[in-house]
Amino acid sequence: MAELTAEPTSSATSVAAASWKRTINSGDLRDTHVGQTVTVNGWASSVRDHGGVTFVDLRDRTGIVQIVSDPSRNNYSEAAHTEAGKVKSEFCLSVTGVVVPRLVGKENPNLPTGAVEIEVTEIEILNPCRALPFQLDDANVNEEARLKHRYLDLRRPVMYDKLRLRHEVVRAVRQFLYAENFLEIETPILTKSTPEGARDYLVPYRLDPGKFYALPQAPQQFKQLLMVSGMERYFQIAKCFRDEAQRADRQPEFTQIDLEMSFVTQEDVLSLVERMIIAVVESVGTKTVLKPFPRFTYDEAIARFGSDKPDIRFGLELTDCGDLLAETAFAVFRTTLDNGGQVKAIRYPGGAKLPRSGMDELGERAREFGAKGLAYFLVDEEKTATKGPLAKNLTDAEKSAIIEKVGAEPGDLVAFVADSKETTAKVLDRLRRLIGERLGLTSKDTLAYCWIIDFPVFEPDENGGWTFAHNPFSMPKGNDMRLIDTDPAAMRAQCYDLVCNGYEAASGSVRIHKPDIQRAILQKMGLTEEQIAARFGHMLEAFAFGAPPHAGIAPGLDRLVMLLTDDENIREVIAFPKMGGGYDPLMDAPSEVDAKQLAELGLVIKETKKA
RNA sequence: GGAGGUGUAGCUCAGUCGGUUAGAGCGCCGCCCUGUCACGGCGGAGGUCGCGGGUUCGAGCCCCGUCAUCUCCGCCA
Repeated sequence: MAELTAEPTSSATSVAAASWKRTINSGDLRDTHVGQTVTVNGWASSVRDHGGVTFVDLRDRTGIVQIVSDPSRNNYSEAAHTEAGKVKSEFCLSVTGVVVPRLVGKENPNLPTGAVEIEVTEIEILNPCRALPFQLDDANVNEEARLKHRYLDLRRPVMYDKLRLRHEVVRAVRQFLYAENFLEIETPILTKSTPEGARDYLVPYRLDPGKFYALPQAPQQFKQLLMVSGMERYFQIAKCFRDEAQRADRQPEFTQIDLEMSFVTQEDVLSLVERMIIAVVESVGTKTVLKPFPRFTYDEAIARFGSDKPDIRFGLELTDCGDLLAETAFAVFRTTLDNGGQVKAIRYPGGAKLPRSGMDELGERAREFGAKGLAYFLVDEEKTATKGPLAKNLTDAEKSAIIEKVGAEPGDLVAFVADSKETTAKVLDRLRRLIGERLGLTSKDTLAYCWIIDFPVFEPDENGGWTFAHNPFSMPKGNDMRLIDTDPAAMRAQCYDLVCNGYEAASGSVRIHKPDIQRAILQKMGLTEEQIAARFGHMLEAFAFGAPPHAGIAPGLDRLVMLLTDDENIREVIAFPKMGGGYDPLMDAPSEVDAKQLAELGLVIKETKKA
């Protein structure tokens, strides 16, 4: 930490006098201000000292204006010139001077303020700045360094713009929901652990050692209780906490636009959120949002795209070839179909021109994604397939029927995956996205939203029982409760996800508001009466007091902003994000605590970690 | 938990087949410079090659281990 160079010092000793206060924002200066004496506050973005003439680019959050000290000019001040000579990068300054037009031919068309400059008459170094750990104008800096000095990283205009855009999104959300008569209500951060779903962050309880609060994975239960309370329309910009492995689009703490409504149907929620998203995206104005949002059932999404979060900016849908191959003699397909698996195909437009290595890479990727292999053939000019590993294994009739059904054109590559329904979907989803990206079909200027509805209520768990496929509080559709004992896998829930460009953008459902249904669902998932009572007793009891029908949803704020800023990493749109293991290099958190604190909590650390 | 990538100056990186004193650009420090806007010129400082061990006459480079970080898989109601 010790700096070898001396700390720069400021000549300013008095901050009591307010002569340094700004009279105008740097970025607002135009030729209409010429002749005015102004004071600007900000940071030295760049200093250019010619020995005689000195320039300082002064930056505040509104922009940059050029400060000049030139001995040949009328407003020249010897004292200000001396002070300006001390200024270095990122010094915090107050500059007073006269706005003048720039010399003819010296205007800077790259700056909005480039027609003018400030001839400095007074300059006060509000605070000097030591040598920077990285250069703020370097767009490619080690992320750990950026996060360790995040306050400097955030000085970069590009980062200010991101946080500003995030702010505009939040403002637009609030404006929209206020107009729709939602109440903004806060819910607790210290709450109860309910061990379903993700791992909880726990907070030890001092007054009764051995007990813990949990940080909420979402305000789910509270918002439902608020419906029981008659709030009718609730929302919150809510922090959520999940102790799970991170990803580029996942942080241990993240923000949801959490909302819930009473006396509404699924349709009401979908329509409201669709209007909200469109209003927000269009108010920010950086992207084109396609509307209306198409809707796919879960089954349809899996069948057509292999995914319940399809990127629908492009087609290249999957084609089930099972019926066309009913009589096939090709052993791989034959066996798969006989065992109840699927054979599905995807076309790769122009893929026949790929070099051999490009085709091999497809196969490698398919294996990475879980396929045993990747079969393909190439479509030639006569719309027949004579090339590719699969060409010889299928009859001409089979090939032409497939080419027809897939919609393949001459020059296409048609790739096949033969496997279980799940693996086929998963692999072809990945291949589809890979092909879409390779072909440049994923324009970032377009936000292609879609709704995925009718999720299964249950899916098989690892132990041969059932777990919830989506959310344990989701109301089954129509009469589907009748199937709970006979065919639970066939039950569908009034669940919905909003998907955008292949990202899950929101998730919600019509909730169960009747205690007996909720109890039956939880029992089916293998919870005992005791477990139900301990974990959900308060919910079931609340529902017994005249709970209204209600439904809700929670769009993820971070991902929405990330899509609007073209970032592929959620950390870019969070002021103070965490690194991989949940570590915060700026605060150096998490950290060890005093033995006294541990003792108060009744905690003993069993093993010391690696040195 | 698993796989892959990365780790060399403050930052971004190069470093050949294992060879003598580990380089560049930017930044930093000093001097010079009267119209620049990524100013320019000259000079200088700055290195535990992530860490530990091994192979070798010799390791930034090869081997083993380990740590950190990024991405992906698992995981994420």
